[in-house]
Amino acid sequence: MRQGGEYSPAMMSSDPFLTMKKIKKSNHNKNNQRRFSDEQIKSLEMMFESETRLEPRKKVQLARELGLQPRQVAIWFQNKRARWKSKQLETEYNILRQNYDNLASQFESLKKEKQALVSELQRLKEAMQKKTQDEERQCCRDQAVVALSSTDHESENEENRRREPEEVRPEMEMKDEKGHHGVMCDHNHDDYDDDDDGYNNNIKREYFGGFEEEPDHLMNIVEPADSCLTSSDDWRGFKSDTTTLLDQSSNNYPWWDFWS
DNA sequence: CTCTGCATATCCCTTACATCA
DNA sequence: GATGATGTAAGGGATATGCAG
Repeated sequence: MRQGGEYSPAMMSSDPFLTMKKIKKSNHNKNNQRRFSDEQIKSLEMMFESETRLEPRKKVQLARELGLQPRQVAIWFQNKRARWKSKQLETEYNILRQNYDNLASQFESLKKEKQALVSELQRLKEAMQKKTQDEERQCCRDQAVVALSSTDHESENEENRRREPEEVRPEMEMKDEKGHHGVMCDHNHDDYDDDDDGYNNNIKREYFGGFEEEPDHLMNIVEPADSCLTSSDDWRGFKSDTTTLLDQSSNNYPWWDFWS
């Protein structure tokens, strides 16, 4: 059974090697029909779908049915396996590439989020510092006023105090905008806290006015978070391994661009 | 049982050619 | 019509496996 005049009878010698030599010498096919016919391809494809390797007996049988040499069928299967493998590799590559793209996108989002948090943290630190300085300055002014008053009008003040005992001295009591009370100042005495951070708790209270409890838990979070996020040393676990690598890659030579 | 040479199959890379844009 | 890219049948070397001697 011969299909579409693929090879002349003279080429279909019993010696496959002689046949191949003749085919090659004669430009594969004098009718310029080097390829197998559609029907031959269809049969070969169908067989390949059921088994990618042919048993010798099936190979001979299929070759007889298609009017081909068993060697031609074997070579077709061999080439088909190579094409199939190449296609598989391409598919797997596309899947991996997609996964990589997704991860890279997630990484970029997290990087931006981290940057925003670091900026916010910096802003809060600066605000807190400014507030502390303002309050210290106000305290000094209040102390000066109190000292002057006590020197020049001590007796008068004593009299006033006797006269208006319920009146609150405005310079010694502060009320914040939320109505929280707090006695400010005086580094020489009671308001200066003794805990290890040397930080004035009233200032903390004032700053975190809305909190009922000591906001130490916040400070504990803020400080390490700050150092962790801003110090390249502490951040190195991630930064040196991943960020740096990727940053370097993106700045100098994006290795993934190799594939594109 | 082990070794050796041969035949065969398969993989992998390459070549030659047809086809198409 | 020339040309480069691509697909495909086949060549050929390297290697694995099975078998007889």
